[in-house]
Amino acid sequence: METKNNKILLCEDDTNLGMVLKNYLELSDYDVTLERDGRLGLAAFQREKYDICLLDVMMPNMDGFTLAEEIRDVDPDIPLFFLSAKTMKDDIIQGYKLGADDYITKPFDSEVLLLKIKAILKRNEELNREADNMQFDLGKFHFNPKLRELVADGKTQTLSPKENELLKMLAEHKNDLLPREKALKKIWGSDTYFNGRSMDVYIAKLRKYLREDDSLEIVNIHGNGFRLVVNEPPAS
Amino acid sequence: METKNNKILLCEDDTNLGMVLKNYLELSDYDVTLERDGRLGLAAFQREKYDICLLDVMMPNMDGFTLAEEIRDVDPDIPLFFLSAKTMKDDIIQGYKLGADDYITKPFDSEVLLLKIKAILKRNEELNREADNMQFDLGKFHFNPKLRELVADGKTQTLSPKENELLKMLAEHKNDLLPREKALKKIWGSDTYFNGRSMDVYIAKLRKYLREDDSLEIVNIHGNGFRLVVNEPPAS
DNA sequence: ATGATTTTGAAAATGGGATGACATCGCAGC
DNA sequence: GCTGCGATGTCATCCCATTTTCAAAATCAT
Repeated sequence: METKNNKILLCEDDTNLGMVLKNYLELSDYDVTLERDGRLGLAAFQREKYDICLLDVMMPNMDGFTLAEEIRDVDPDIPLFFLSAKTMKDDIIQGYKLGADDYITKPFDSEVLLLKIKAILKRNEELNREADNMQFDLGKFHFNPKLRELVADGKTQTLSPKENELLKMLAEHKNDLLPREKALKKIWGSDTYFNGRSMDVYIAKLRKYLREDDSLEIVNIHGNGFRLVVNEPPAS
Repeated sequence: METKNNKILLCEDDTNLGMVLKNYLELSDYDVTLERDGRLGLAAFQREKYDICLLDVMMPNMDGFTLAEEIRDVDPDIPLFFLSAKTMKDDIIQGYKLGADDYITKPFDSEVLLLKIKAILKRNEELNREADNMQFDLGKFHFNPKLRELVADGKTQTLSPKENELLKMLAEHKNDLLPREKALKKIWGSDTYFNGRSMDVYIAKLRKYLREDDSLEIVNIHGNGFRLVVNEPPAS
């Protein structure tokens, strides 16, 4: 299996600095997408998956902090890295620094930036490796998201990507509420009418698969979301 | 259907500044409602839920401080943010500042305003997260507001949103008075005749659910409100 | 192209809240 | 104690929003 290059989303309104950085990072074998403001950055993020985001704090249309929140909303785990001008009030920065994986003030040394990025990606890779092999026992089913397989008795049901993502989120929230909006943002990228419709269709499909085991149930919580209920039958 | 962004209520009588601010904040992806005086601001607040209120101090019909009090009456926890003219004596501001989460004097830098808003919202979000998983034991019932579930013995009663909110408020005031007006303002947005009627209907519904346990009782305190009484039966 | 997957559209089913009708209750003033 | 009136209690019903389901149509992956 070939190594897929790490993909970086870089949002920076200074075209000059942006290009320099992009080129520099590409020399180190990253795939860099450069966007020149917050809105475009968010659009890019929704279009594709990235391994890390480098966000300038001060940008037109949407500042880096806001963009960071939007991104976290879609993917709570993706590493975020802020580039900020020195002028910014430190205390305000301080608050946001917490939500960031790292943070660097301009002007900065590209060398240092690169090292920090490497460090973050490395740390994150390990976490991803764990999450990667996450599996679930749901009633008599065994669910392996990586293989998109749902196994019961002898039979294996292969899930479509969307079915798989949705069931994974439900399983991660087992017995707890999975808010509609959260799933929509994460899986469909945004919470729109038609995406909601689509999601309902997938809920129906998953229900059909799970129907085989009475102890499993996807319950709707009106106006809020869904809940995968697993009734462990007490050994009587 | 729109994505659920943070909603801001902006009350500012200077139409010009108001629109500029509204547009600016909308660029950062907030849903902004602009009202041009205190009265309209209060009406808007009762109509919808907001995450933060930005109030001009000097406004026709109802000034920002008075409006702030009315708003606090409905929701004691919502962050309030005052916009005040530079001319105002700092000590006066100081006095009122107590009730405010932050304030800023005109003219101001939109960038700074935005960051302050974000800081407040962020802080508040953390508080909300705690409250999120609050649960209650009421007699033989277990009440989980997040799932809108009321469980007793094996049976689960799913509550409607209104039932849920009301029971939550009662539970928060367990054995203590829940003033009618407070519940009406918080849950229905305002204390009107019909909302009062509606609330009584919901009290009736809750009583029906709770009837199952004799140690529980929702008592009316004539002219004042309700009280959820929990008689812990002494281990005899 | 072909079959699988996903989106779109619309109608049916369900959940949920407001409201009107009517019964009761609580309390103040007689 | 009795009376009257405003405050509560309960039902049934109407109306709207959300969810579910079904059936294309559109898109995607070979």
